[in-house]
Amino acid sequence: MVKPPGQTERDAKARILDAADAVFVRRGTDGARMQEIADEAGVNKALLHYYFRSKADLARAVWLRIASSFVPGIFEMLASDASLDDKIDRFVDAYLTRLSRHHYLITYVVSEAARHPDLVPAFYSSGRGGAARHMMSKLRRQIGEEIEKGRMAPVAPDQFLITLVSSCAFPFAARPMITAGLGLGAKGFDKFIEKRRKDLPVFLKRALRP
Amino acid sequence: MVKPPGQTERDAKARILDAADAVFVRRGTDGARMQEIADEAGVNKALLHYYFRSKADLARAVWLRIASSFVPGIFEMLASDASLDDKIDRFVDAYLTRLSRHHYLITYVVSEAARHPDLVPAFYSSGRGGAARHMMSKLRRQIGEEIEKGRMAPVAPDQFLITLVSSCAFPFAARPMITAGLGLGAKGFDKFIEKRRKDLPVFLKRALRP
DNA sequence: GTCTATACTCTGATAGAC
DNA sequence: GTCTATCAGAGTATAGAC
Repeated sequence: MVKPPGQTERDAKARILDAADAVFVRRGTDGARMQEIADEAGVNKALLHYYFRSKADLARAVWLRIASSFVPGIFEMLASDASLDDKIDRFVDAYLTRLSRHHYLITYVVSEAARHPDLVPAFYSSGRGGAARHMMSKLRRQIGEEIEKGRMAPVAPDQFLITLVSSCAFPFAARPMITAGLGLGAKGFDKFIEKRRKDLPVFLKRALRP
Repeated sequence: MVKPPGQTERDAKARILDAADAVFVRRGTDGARMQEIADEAGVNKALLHYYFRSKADLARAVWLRIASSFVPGIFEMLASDASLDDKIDRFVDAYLTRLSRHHYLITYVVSEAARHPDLVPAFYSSGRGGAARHMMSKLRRQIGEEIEKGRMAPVAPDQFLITLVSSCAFPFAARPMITAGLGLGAKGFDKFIEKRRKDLPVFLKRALRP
């Protein structure tokens, strides 16, 4: 931090964090093994403890890194001055794209949050603090105004937001269940998501028609 | 199995299964400890291995029990001759009621399915085999007919089903995230769900208007 | 069937050389 | 900063008495 970091130091620490990210997300915190992380980072187990004191600390670092790569962009978009229709389009597109690339991400976040509720506040304040509150109040106001002007059916803003998030996130969380349940093949799920990318915004906007 | 089981045998085995259910669902399979299950069942650790050979076997038994208590009823309802509107009402009501009582259930099912995809087929065939296929084909046909008769907007049946399930299930899977994100208090989440029970069917049917 | 005692493995964490 | 070697504890599973 103080002096220009030597090549190898940054590299090793960064590689460890990348490896830890992959392994924790894939196996869950409890299922993850320090040895597997070390192997995947190409370093020795002891080095993990050198940079991050304990497994719990490493897990926390990974959690925060994921949060800060996830929350700020989406919050900012939802708090912007874009129209509600635009926000729906962008949210669905961004979320589906993002989660398509990281299959296990949602499962990890959800189960980690359930098992370690104390980590949750840090998730939201990974950007600047209070971003969640700011976004929510802005979004609530926007939806309230749309309803008042008769441009939108009277739906509770919070309920709508959760329906929006749920419709995007859950298919990935339940991916194996859905693949089997709908009888989808190997590429079937990806096709399903690509169709969803087109259909879901239409469906949601239809429900909002006054 | 062969002779009438002695009181204690059934009791102990049943208690173990109940305890295992609670602990596995609460901690996840990896986080669960045989000792905790034994304690919660009021028996010794060794007895778990007497009835169920290994931790993996016990986990499998719990998984199947949950599946068979979850799948058949809902599949039967969705495959019934009830109207689509009725099915929406019943599904939302049943799902929200069910998951309200077992907070961790969805998180457990989702993360277990992700980490052990080999368990998924057994989940669906926990009733009679092929129930999933039968339900899906019936539901697809029903929705297809409604659309054809112009009584419903043209939505892909599979997409709609997943939206329906997602909207009900995800709020529980993400409960801690939602509670914090929306700034809900202790009882806030329950109120949120009760409102959802009324609002969600309205919202979904609105989206289906032709 | 149920318990106590114990074997054995796995894993997180530390000590210490280089 | 990075490695090898090792410890201590936790955890699953088994042996064997009752």
